[in-house]
Amino acid sequence: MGLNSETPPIHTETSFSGRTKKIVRDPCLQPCSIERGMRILGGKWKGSILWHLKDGPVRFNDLTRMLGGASKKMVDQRLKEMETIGLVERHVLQTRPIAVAYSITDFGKSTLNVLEQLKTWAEQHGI
Amino acid sequence: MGLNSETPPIHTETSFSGRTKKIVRDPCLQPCSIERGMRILGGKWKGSILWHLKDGPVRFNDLTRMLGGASKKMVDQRLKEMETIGLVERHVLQTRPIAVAYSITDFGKSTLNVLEQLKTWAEQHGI
DNA sequence: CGGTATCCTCTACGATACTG
DNA sequence: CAGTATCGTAGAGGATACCG
Repeated sequence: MGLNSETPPIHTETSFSGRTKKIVRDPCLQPCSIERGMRILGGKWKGSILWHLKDGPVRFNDLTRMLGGASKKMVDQRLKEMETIGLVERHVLQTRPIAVAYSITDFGKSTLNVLEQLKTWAEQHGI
Repeated sequence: MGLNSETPPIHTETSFSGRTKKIVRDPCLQPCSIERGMRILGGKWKGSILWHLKDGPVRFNDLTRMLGGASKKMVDQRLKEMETIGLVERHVLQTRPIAVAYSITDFGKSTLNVLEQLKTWAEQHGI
C-alpha cells in the first residue's frame, strides 16, 4: 500500500493575480524521501501513538494517559490523520457508556522497525 | 555522547501566582523515548540535513538548494540547533568571498541507521 | 557567500467547558 | 467515555531586504 508511486517534483510556484501573491508550496511534496517520511511519522505524537498500539488495541483515554501530556484534542486529531492514512483503525465497542478502541493496521506495523531503531538510538545516547 | 542519562519524569506542573496561571510543560521531557527521539530528529529539516551531509561536508547555500524549498533562515536555524546538540560541525574556510561548510559529527553519524530505515520505509511504501 | 533583521501570517497546540 | 466547540497564545516559518 502506498500513497503515490513516483517521486514527486519540487513544486514551488508563484502566481500573481492582481495584487494578491499566492505561493504554492506543498510541504508533502519534498524531493527527499527522508523528508517525506518525516512528514508522516515525525509529527508530534504519531510515533508514540503507533508504538503504544503495537501490543494490541488501546482505548482513547488510556492512550491519552500513556502519552502523558497530550491533550484529548491533540490525540484525537492525530488519530484521525493516522486513520485516514491507514496507519490505525478505529473500533466502536457497543457498551454503556460507549467505548472506542484504536488498533494498529498492517501498514502501521510496517513503521515499527523504524520506530524501534529510533527508540534504541534515543536510549543508547541518553536522549 | 548523550544529553542526559536517566529517563526524565513527566513534568506537568501548574502553579498559580495571584491571577496568573503558568503551566510548565517542557516538550522535551517526555516519558516515551520515541517521543524524545522525535524531538531531536523529527524537526522539519533535520533528518534531511543529516542525510545530505553523510557523504562529506557541504556548503551552506548548496545545502539549502539540496533541501529544495527550505529558506536560508530555516536552514540556518536548524544548523545552529544541530550544532549545539553536537550533530553537525561548522567550518569556516578562509576564502574570498567567505565559504562555510558543514559536516556531520560522529554523534550525527549515529543517527544514519535510523534515517536509512526511514528512507527505506518511505520508498517501499511510496511515500 | 553566508548569513541577519524585520515583518507578518498561519496554524499548532493548550485550556476550558460542554454533550450524547 | 469519547469526543466537540470555542478561545487564546506562542512560535513556526515564509518573504523581503540588507550587510560584511
